[in-house]
Amino acid sequence: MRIGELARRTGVSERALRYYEQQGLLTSERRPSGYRLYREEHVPAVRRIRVLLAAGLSTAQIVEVLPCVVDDEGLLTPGCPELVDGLVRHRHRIDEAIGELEATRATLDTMLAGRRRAD
Amino acid sequence: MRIGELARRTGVSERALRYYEQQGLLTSERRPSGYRLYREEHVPAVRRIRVLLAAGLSTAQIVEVLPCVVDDEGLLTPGCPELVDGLVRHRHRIDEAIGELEATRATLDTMLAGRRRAD
DNA sequence: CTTGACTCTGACATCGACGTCAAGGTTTAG
DNA sequence: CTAAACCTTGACGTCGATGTCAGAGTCAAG
Repeated sequence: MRIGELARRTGVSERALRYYEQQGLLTSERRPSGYRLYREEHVPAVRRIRVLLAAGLSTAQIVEVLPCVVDDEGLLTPGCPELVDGLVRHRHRIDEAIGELEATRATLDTMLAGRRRAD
Repeated sequence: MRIGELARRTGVSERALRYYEQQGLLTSERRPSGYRLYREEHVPAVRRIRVLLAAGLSTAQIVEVLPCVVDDEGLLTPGCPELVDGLVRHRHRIDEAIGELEATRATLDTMLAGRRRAD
């Protein structure tokens, strides 16, 4: 599919999709004309990016964490051509990102303490 | 105390303190000269603002939250029910992101399991 | 071929949370 | 009194994630 369809299907603007690509968050093949071409798997890929952005991670943080965000298949993404050591380092970055978010969540929980009835 | 001392004691720049006041997050009395005057209670007040900013809230959100926040030895307790909704939604977005990253980490662990024991 | 929908790459605009600097008034120490 | 240190209000700069617009190329249908 081309960028317009991906934009419609993800609810993300074309501008944002090009920006993600420019920041290294998203890949695309190109027609000879230069038109970007996407596959089905790019739809959930965009969703993942949006979730992380919505949680307050910057594109710079996401670009470190994302190369190893893979689908249920357990297959390596082209972003992870390397060895176990690289994967372990990526895992560490993911741990850090989770830690930051958990700290943020803890702050919110403190505010909500005694006020929230159910989760 | 004047703005310089408050800045030193909170670790927040004078510029930021004036900005907080401009946004309605912080109050100050004024000398005839126009100099801002702060009291002891402004130190934890600034700390509260910083905590909320660090949790990903905007000044616009904070200005709504602050009147409902009761300072209790660093504990933040919302007293206005409609706020809880917004905070819960914010918490939910963070939960989603943590979920994404945990799924990623689990997948990563699966990949690593075949090659080397995950730490 | 022409039209209209779609896409491309710049490049400037916006918004939030400040940084930084300018030009000037105030306070305090000597 | 004077100088240093402190304060004031603008106003412009920055950075990240977009919006928006311009000028131009591409593609499918009639």
